[in-house]
This record gives sequence, C-alpha cells and structure tokens, in this order.
Amino acid sequence: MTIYDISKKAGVSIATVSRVLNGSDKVRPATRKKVMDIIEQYDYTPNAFARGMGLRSLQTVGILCADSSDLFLAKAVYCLEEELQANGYESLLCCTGYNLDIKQSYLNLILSKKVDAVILVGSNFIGETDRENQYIKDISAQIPIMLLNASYDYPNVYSTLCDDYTAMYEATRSMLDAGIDDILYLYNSVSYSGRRKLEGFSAAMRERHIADFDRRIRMYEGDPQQMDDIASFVEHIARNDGIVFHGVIASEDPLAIGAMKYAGRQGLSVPEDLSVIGYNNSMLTTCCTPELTSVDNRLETQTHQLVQTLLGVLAGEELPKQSVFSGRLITRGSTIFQTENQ
Amino acid sequence: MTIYDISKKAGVSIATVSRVLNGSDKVRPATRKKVMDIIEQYDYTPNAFARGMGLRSLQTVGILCADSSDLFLAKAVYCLEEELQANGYESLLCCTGYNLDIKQSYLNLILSKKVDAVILVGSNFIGETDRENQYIKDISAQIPIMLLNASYDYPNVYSTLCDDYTAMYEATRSMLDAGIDDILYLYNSVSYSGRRKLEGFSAAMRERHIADFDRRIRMYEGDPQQMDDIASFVEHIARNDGIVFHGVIASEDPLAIGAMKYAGRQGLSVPEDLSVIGYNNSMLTTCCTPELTSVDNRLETQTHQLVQTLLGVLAGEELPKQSVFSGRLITRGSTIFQTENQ
DNA sequence: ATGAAAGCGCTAACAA
DNA sequence: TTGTTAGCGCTTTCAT
Repeated sequence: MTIYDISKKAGVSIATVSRVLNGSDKVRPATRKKVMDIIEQYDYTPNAFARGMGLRSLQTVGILCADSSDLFLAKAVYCLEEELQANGYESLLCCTGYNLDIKQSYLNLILSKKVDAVILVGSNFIGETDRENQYIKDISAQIPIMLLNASYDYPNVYSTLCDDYTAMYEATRSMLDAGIDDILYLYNSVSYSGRRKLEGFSAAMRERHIADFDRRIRMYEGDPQQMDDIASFVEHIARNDGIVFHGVIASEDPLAIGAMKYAGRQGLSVPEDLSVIGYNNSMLTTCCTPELTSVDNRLETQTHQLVQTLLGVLAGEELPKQSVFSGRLITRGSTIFQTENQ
Repeated sequence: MTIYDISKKAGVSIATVSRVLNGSDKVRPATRKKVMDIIEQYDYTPNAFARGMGLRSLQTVGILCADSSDLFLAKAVYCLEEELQANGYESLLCCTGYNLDIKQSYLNLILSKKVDAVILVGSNFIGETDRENQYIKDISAQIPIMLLNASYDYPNVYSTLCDDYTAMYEATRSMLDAGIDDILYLYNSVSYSGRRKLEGFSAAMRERHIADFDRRIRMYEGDPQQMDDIASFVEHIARNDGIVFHGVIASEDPLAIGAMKYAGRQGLSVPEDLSVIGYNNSMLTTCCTPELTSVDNRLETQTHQLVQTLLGVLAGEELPKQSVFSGRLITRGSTIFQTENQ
C-alpha cells in the first residue's frame, strides 16, 4: 500500500495525500476526511524510508549506551526515551558495549539514519586522549551531540552531568567527620565520571592528611552484578593484603552492596564496625539491610535538562554548553553519621 | 557525501560503488580497492533510508518492551540485542509503556521501518480477549512475531517462554513440603505470565486442600521499585486485614524483597519466622540478607533460543511454534527447606 | 567486470 | 485548494 494507491482510491493526487499525512492546513476538510477514511480503511502507514529520503528532520534522535542492563544506564535510557517521546521525538537505541571501535561504527550507523541528534549515555564515551575523542569532533560537525553524565568541551557538544567530584568529596568528608579515616575506596571504571569521583575522594583524604590513603584505593575488575565476587574481592583485600578499614566508599552501589556482604560474612556489623557509602542512589540501596547510604546524582533531573537543552538547540536557540547538577548524599542505615541534607 | 561523489572520485560508475558496498564478487580486486580507498578516505556511510527504499531486508528487527528500566525486561533486551548483533542484525528498540493503544501505534511505526521481524518482550503484550490481540494477527500477516516470555498460538507467531505455571507450582510445593501452608502470595501483574504463575500457586494450594488460601492472594498496585511501599503494603495486610502468614511467595523479586523488609521492620527473622520466595532470580536476590530464594526462568537460554528460532524462520526453515523451558528454584537463605535442584 | 537507466515511495517546489 | 513533477540516494536489471 503506497501513497499512490491511496490517492487513486481517494480520487486525489499524491500531493494531497501527502499533505493530509503531514497535517498541512492547505487541505479542504472534506478532502481531508475523504483521504483519512481511505487511509484508515486500509490501515496504511507511510514508508519511513521513502519519507527519510526527503531532507527534513525525521524527529528522531539516536541514543547510544554501553550496556542497557546496567541499572543506571537502563534507567537513564528509559527516562530519555520517555521525555523525547513526550516531545514528539522518536529514539533509536544502540547498545555498543565497552569497546571504542564498535562505538565508532555504531555512531556511523546511527548517523546514516539521519537522526537529528545523538545522545551518548554514560561517561565511557569520552576517552582521555584527543585521538580517542576524534569521532566526537567528526560527528558534532554534522549534528549536535548530547552527553549525559559526561563532559567534553567542543562546539555543538552539550554536556549534562552531576558534579561527581564535589559529590564524592563531600561524601568522603562526611565519613571523615564521623571519625572514620581508614576508608577503602572501591571503583570499577576509569571513565571520565569514574576519574572525577576518585579525584574527589583523594582530595578530601589529602586535605585531611590521611597517610597512605592510596593504598586503600582498589579497582574491581569483575562483573559488577556479582555481589558474591565483589564480597570475595573485598575479603581478599582485607585478608591477603592486610588492609584495615572501617569505612567503604564505592563508585557504584553494587560495589557497596558487595562490601556489606563481605561484612556480613565476617560477622562485622554495618554501620557499627563498617560504614558504607554507595553511589547512584539506585533501587539497590533499599534492597539491603541496613539500607545503603548513597549519593544521588539526580538522574531524572539530568535527563529532563538534557532533553530540554536538546529541544532548544534543535530550535536554533543559544544554550549553555554544560549543565552541572550537584549530587547529594542520601543518608541511610549503612552509615552512622548524619548530614544536614535530608 | 553520496554514492555519486564516491563514484566520481573513484572514476567508476555508481553501480560499481554499490557493488563494492554490498560485497558483490563481480568486481575486479583492483577496482574494489580503488573504491574502498575513497570510501575510507571520506569516511562515507551509505544513507540508510535510500538503501531502505529497495525491497530487500534491512537486517533489522524491532524490539518492543514495556519498560526498559524494569530489571527483567532490561536484561532481556540486552541479551537480545547482543545476540542479534552477533548474527548481523540490527535492532530497533521501542519502550511502549503499559498502555495497549500506544503499543499498537508503536508497532505500526516499527513496521513502517521495514523490520524483518518484531520481538515482543514480556507477556504484557498478550491480552485476554481476541480483540486485544487483533493487532498481533494483523502484523503476523506481514512479518514474523517473536514472543519472549509469552505465548500466543497463531500462524507466524513464535513463542519462547518459561513454564511459569509449573515453576510456581513447584516452588509452592517446596514451601508446603517444608510445613509452611499459610502463604501470602504477592503479585503485581495480570499479564499472561502473571496469570500462569498465580494458577500454578493456586493449583498447589488446592491440591493440598489448604483452606481459604485465596484470601492470602494479594495484588500490589504501587511502584514495584519502591521496596518501602511494598513493605508497608504487606504490613497493612498483616495488621489491618489480620492475615497470618509464615511464608511469602512473590511473582517478582522486588515484591519478595519488600516482604523481607516488612519482616525486618517487625523484628521477624527470615527464614525462621518467615520464608520468602521470589521470581526471576535477578540481581536483587543477592543484594539482600539473607539472600533470596528465587525461581530462575533462564532468561539467557530463552533469548538465545528465540534468536536462533528467528534466524531459522527468516531463513525459511520450519520451526516449532513454541519453545518452553523449565524454571528452577534457586535455593538461598530466605527459605529453610532444601530442594533437590542445585 | 562495468556502466546506463529504471524504479523504490515520499516530499516540496512550482503551476494551475 | 489541488495537481504535476523533479528529485532524494540507493539497488538492480539489462546492456556492453
């Protein structure tokens, strides 16, 4: 069923059908109705490809994320899709995995679909070297790039993120203020955001002149969904490396949960013997006992802002290149201290 | 940059460029190289829409899921994407929400993109009435429909699912065998799969002649990611409705976690005072203390099977309309009984 | 092995 | 208000 078939059946030209389809106001109501009836009767849907051939926008944005089964990324994608849809945009999602080459080819692919913009979800799309980020420059020459939870300063690239550095700095300060200074820092990603968190932690520790704090910074390289493996990893640090700690700060909630699990195995009680802070304020924080204190990076606020910025950019407005939100520590049972925030 | 530009620069015709692009073997190696060099030099990617105009397959399948932030659905989508990509297919994801009308329009949308097939993830795409499922019939006339975790008997519709009825029946039996027969059954969805689980539970209870067991079947209608709300819901059942129970079986892990949280609040210990069984064997099962016994519905096995079936169907093979896997109970600390399965 | 040319289904000038 | 027509970029016969 094509526009030709419809036009024939309706006794009008294809242009008129096209006008009806695109909601042009230059169609007589009677004509419109006649055409609409045929369209509905035959349940006709215009071919998206033929339509895409025209030059105009397709009201579509590409969303790339490394791993849609990651709790944080999945929620981000969901919020973005919802928000975009509410504003009349479709979204095209690709999960790229964590390999940069693949990312690049996915981006080309998505570009070939004439998206109006692309959203890169998560900070692992930004590398440390210029060469790694070249692909961003290339693409931004064609369409706007929106970064969620990452930052890159370049024309036509817009960043929305949480100030992970300060959030982590303050979370660390809270723990230090509670008198705990032998803190194990767990992380599992060296992405932009991962590095910022680590820097925030280090800054707070250095400021308080905590000796050898970097001996207690450990990277977990296993599957972050396997709490048992994480617990074993922590156990190994405590036992084999002889590291003593009364606090754990993790760059992701699952790592923190793993640390709590370790505590459980050792008969240590949380928070009396071990204080634990996670990051992302995900659903997991309320699944464990005690509940997990965690940094809320205001994902929904971020996705909302990102889409608003995107709409503005597409409308040709001048908008800030970077929108930074503050994180906030949500205090729950896994820490003994209180903070001034709710 | 179009195929014309490339052909001009390479000094060949567009047909030759097209052949190179599509890996035809009717191109002299020297010519191929000449063209490839230009393509790479200009980082040219063919326009997907123009390409889509031709009648052939675009090697794309549409994936629809209600809510990509749901732990189970997100993982399913991820596994499917991965598996499809490994087999040279792209995927187009749409999150539809739980409203049927929207589903329908999404499906039309996805169809207009000439996908080779569509995968419906989760059982909430199948309604109870014929009218609700009419859209499936319509679409299956055009392309194959793959159902994950749902079943519908119709030509060109292929189902891959877990036998939720039996899995839940056996889980219930396990609990009954352990001497617990005042069981609270929590659920939050009346989807096909939700109904099957409930039927399995009821069958086991009826078989043992448990009196009034249906008084302890309760539907939670709030946000399933809010453990606290779930806990309050359970508390309400216990207190206001005066229901006594020493076991909880839930149709989803989060509901079970909520029940454990309720137990924690009441000073009840799990599993001594309350045995709890969840469903899906998600990441959450190892986040709580004690860990949650849960039914593993073998998601990865299912997604693998689904994609294999899909590839076969697209290749014109004759394949079973329905692939059913058995669930298995993974016993963890939230129950006292042991089962024979690992 | 390569090129010329006819569509694919639609949009958007331009005419009427 | 409606119709005619020229592309959009590519694939695919059909010639050569």
